[in-house]
Amino acid sequence: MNLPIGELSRRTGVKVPTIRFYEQIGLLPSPPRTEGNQRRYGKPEVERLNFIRHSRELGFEVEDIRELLDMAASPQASCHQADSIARNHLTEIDRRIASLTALRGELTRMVEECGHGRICDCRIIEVLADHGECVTEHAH
Amino acid sequence: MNLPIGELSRRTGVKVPTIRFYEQIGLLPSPPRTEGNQRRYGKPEVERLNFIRHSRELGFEVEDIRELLDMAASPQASCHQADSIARNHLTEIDRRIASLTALRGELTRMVEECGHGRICDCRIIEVLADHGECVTEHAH
DNA sequence: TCTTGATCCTCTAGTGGCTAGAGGTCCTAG
DNA sequence: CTAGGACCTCTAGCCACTAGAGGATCAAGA
Repeated sequence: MNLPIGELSRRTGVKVPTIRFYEQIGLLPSPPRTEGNQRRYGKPEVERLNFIRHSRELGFEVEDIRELLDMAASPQASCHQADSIARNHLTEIDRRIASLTALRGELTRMVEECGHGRICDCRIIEVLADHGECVTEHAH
Repeated sequence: MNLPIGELSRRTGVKVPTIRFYEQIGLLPSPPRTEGNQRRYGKPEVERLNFIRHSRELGFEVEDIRELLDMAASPQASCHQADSIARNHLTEIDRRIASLTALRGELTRMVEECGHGRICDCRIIEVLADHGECVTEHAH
């Protein structure tokens, strides 16, 4: 367990420059280096990076992840805060799904109505030009 | 119809700095100016900007919009290209919805399993730390 | 031991789509 | 003629990376 950055990358699915970026913004602690100044990682880093990656995949922002990591590091505290981060996030996800679904409907209609003729008859262009007011506010 | 930028903004719902930004990246042509160097817009700009806004609301990227605008400007051409831009976009939307739905499931489970006790019992941290491999690739 | 080439290093700049702010000019109503 | 709101340009910042230059290091084979 004395992994160079490329191996850490392979094991976690996080790209090498991204790992260095996470270190730079303080999400991942600076690891020890070899004599030749290369980073060497251990098991805790693999786990932490997996946590980060998974959180990102779930759509958490870096600031959220920072909070979650801090909480994880102090198991005395109540998990009420983690719970509320997740709940807020859930609400946001629902909003996004709803918005994307509405959008999907509109796009589908557009595509289906496209007669594959000339632009002047094309519903896609028409819809985009005309519907000045009819779409609800957009996600994120 | 000799609108200052603020009035164009009010009529289209696009913020003033954003209008200037669109001009800068060539999405909106540079309008004529007053003697005092202030922009004055006409009806075509209102329409073009509405087209842009609506397209953005539907999630099209600026490059897509550029193409769509070019197509709209040549009504002789076939709308095959517009169709394919819209279809690609639809595919992407579907991917995002699927990913968000999966994510929603996992978050819901996390929140439900959280016993509101101490962090050490809190599944939120655990789930995010452990499930290294179980989420499919993430949207854009 | 030497060489090769893959991997590593730092640093800067770019991405998309805006948004914010500084510091100044113009326009219009009273 | 003046006040203050709207306008101007310019630069920098946001988020979460990504790309590339230009060079150093490491490990395996000859």
